[in-house]
Amino acid sequence: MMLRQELLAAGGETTPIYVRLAALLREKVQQGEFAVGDALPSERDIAERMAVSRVTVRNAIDLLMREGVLSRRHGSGTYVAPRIEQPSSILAGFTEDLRRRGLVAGSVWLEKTIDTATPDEVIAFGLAVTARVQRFRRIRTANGEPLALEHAVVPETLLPEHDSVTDSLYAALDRIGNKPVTGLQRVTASLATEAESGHLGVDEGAAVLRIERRAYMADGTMVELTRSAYRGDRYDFISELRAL
Amino acid sequence: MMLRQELLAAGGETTPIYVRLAALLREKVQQGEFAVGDALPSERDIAERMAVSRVTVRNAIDLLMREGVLSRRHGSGTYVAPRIEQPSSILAGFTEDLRRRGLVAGSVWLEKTIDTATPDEVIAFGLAVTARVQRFRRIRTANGEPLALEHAVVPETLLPEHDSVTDSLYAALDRIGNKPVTGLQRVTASLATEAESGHLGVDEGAAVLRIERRAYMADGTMVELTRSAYRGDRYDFISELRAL
DNA sequence: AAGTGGTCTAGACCACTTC
DNA sequence: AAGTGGTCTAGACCACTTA
Repeated sequence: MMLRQELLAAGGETTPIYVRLAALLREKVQQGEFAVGDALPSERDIAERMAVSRVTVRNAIDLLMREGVLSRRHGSGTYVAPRIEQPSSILAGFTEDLRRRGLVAGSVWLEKTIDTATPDEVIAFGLAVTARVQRFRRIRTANGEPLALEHAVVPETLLPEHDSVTDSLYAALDRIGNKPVTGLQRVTASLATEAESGHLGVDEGAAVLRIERRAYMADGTMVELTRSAYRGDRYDFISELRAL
Repeated sequence: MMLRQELLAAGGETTPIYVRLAALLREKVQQGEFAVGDALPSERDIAERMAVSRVTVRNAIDLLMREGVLSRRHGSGTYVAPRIEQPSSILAGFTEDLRRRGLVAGSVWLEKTIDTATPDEVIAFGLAVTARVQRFRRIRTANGEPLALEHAVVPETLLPEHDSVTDSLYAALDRIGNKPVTGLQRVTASLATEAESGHLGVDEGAAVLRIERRAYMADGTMVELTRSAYRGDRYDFISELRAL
């Protein structure tokens, strides 16, 4: 069953219809109403039943395809995709990364301040030495369990109000039009320090995955420098490789 | 300049217009006709000049956004995205990876055999339970110093002679036309086991970066399953990220 | 206020799969 | 032959950026 009413209820008034429709379909897949390998109703069917245009249905399905939830076969139908590990070489904040893994992201704040930039931050961002930055330090949780220690830094000029960051930094950046579009990430392995082990709930000397990320806006401006330490026993980083 | 004629010439008759338009725009960006940071003509402009609908223009731009060539800013324009140097999200074997880092790769062989596939290898490759595989186990060195412990597995059907592998597995696969073109890589952090620590020259319990790679040929056949343990103090994995 | 991208509609025809 | 996704058109209004 799928009703127009469910669609309208699925989001705020300003949420685009295709996003709401995608949310509705995603939910039905997750709840098992459409099983893996099943065909969805045809695009024309969905369009008629939900009283939207076929283009809107396609936009919704496009979204879910990019998320890896659905797959289309020309002339045949649209199917629920087998759950394949999503390469995380897409640029996503912690919140979205975890949503893709089927987990709920949370935060325990340790610091949320405006601070003068450290020397290496000045260099990384290309700032004036007197420049100030927003500093966000928190324990990131997955389904309530500590997963990572995160320290994100954004120049004050690109994110003036830190109150806007409640849970997702990327959502806040998106709202003011400073969303990053590309990034570079360096992954290393090392051992948890004493302070880290306390926050992450692991022994001192446990394996952690250290990730340093630099994210850039469309015009090449660097927006974000984030250094994180992930629990080695609970997190992996999957990336897609291509031959030249 | 941009002409309808260029568009029609850009591909075979059956090639969709939006694909041809994307190819045309990609070319202009590569040739520097649109420089990095520049705004493209507006979607309406392009649509009118090329005598196509705006939806078609958007489809073309969507394609190029997914390739990382362009990026859009709502209310502002469509821009040429900053080019980010492609780091190690390219599929390369150990030898080439190190060459790119300015190091010389070497090997200390531990095992080079034809063996029956283990159960998880049977599943991973989709082989018959009686199938045999080439098994390559070695200590990989960088400028003579131990860097990683590597265990590569290739189905015998795809690499009949193991003598052909002297130093670079990828070079050997290339010679018989079974070169991988895409791969999936999973990176985790953990601690060195006793056996590993001996081979790598580190203490037991030192941090190691574990990398599991699955590489595929153009037709989707999986060629290689390699599990490696890299010294955490000497190796990092850098990847490029892109927004959807 | 003008121009841009973001969303949406109601149709149409084509290419492909399935029966 | 019927049904599916793939492409395309010509318009419309909204949200946002820029000046």
